[in-house]
Amino acid sequence: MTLAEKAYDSLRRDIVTGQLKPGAPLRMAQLSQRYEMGFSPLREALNRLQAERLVTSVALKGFSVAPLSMEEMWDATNTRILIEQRALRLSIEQGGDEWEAGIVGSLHALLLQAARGSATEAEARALEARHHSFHTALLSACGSGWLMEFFQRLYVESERYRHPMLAPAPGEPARDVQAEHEALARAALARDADLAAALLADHYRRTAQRVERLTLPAKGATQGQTAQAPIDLAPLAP
Amino acid sequence: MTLAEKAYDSLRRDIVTGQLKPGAPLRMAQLSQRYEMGFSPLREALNRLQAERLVTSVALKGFSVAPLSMEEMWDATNTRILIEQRALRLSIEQGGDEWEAGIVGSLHALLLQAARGSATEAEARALEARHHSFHTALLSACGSGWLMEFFQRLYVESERYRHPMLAPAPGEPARDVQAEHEALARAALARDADLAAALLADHYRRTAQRVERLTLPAKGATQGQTAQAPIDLAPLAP
DNA sequence: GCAATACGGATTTTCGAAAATCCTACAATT
DNA sequence: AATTGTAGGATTTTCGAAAATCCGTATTGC
Repeated sequence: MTLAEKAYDSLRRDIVTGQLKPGAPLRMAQLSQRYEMGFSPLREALNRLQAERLVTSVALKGFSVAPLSMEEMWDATNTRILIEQRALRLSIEQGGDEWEAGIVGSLHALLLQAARGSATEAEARALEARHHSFHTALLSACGSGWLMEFFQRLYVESERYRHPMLAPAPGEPARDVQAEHEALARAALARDADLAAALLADHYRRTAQRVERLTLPAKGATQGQTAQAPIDLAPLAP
Repeated sequence: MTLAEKAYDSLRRDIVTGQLKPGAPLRMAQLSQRYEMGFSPLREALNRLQAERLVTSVALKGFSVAPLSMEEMWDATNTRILIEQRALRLSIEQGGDEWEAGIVGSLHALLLQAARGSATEAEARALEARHHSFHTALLSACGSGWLMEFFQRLYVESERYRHPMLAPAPGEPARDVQAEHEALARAALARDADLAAALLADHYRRTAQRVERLTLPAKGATQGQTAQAPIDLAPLAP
């Protein structure tokens, strides 16, 4: 693995998990120190991330973490539903044994990890990985590279919004996310496309609403501050 | 404009127009000579293009132009229809005077340029630019940054397939593309969402079918050759 | 004869410094 | 007092060479 790839992975993770906050400027000198490498691999990674809209850049003024906003979150959510409903219907039409096995297997792994909890950092990461695998498995038989690419793009985007929200919320009603995953898998395996599509949309809208409720109260929250200080929740833009 | 941006624009144009052929390896030394700049700005541009799937890269083996294929073209076409139908319906719902004016204006400009022909290189480029403007104007009131981004991605992809096909084909029935554009604009301005969506899908399917007919005969066509030689039509992968 | 290995050239990747550009603060002029 | 001009420092961008890696060829060993 080249340094540029390491830089890409590290930056991507730190942006998605919010360790680099939305709007924060990314100075080459700081990044070079933080990730212990020269400018070249960093610039390459930043350019890739810019093309994926995870960072923004202005001509001779450098890079910064792409900002977040409620409007953007709803846009991403709605677009996600459009893309994934289509991919799900195609998968339900075309999926074979391998597809079904992938769903059953990844759901099982997801439920195991969920039961195990997500207290530690490592556990949270494992849960996130299995969540991603499950949703990928659901759509994997759609046969469309473009749908899958857009799905991945929007999945990462949603991760940015979901991450601050991992800890159980104070005044929030508990939500059994894994039950939703199970119902979704069941509908898909039963080849009930309409039901599965509806459950999928519900699943995402519910998540978005939760993010909205947990974010708006903490309104005066951060944006555009230095990349120095790590780990602070709910850094949403106005 | 920085050198890296120049590199990005040049490479993008040369890939889209087929001057750099699908599958062709992109050697740093050659590119450095061709575009008269050092490695750094080129690598940055290549990394951005890689994130946009216009070039591919393997870890220590460098970059190459992303290949084309019939399957991929149909995938892009179908995904395009999904994205753009949604964006078009949203625009028809929400578009105001400004939106209508944009459509009328860009259609007029497109028709003017089309009447003028596309014999020379410059004319062909102008026509392409106005074509792009028209389709962008149609969707511009959708209010979704994500839909617009995916639209742009797929537009560029389709350009790669359309470009070899600019010259009037030998055994092909003539096609009045501009009439299709006019009908599409009319339906949009009349706020007839169903008709407009149907016309849009037809428009793209027709184009795809034409590409398919013009490409398959020339089957044994090129792939994976050097980036040296420029300008050769129909470089489609099997 | 065949496989494994070592060599040499070609290529990519990375570094560190030089060049270009931008932003801020301060001074000078109207 | 307000505006324009200008130096200084900080930052990005670019270059050119060094380091690391890969690929094809030839050579060695069995």
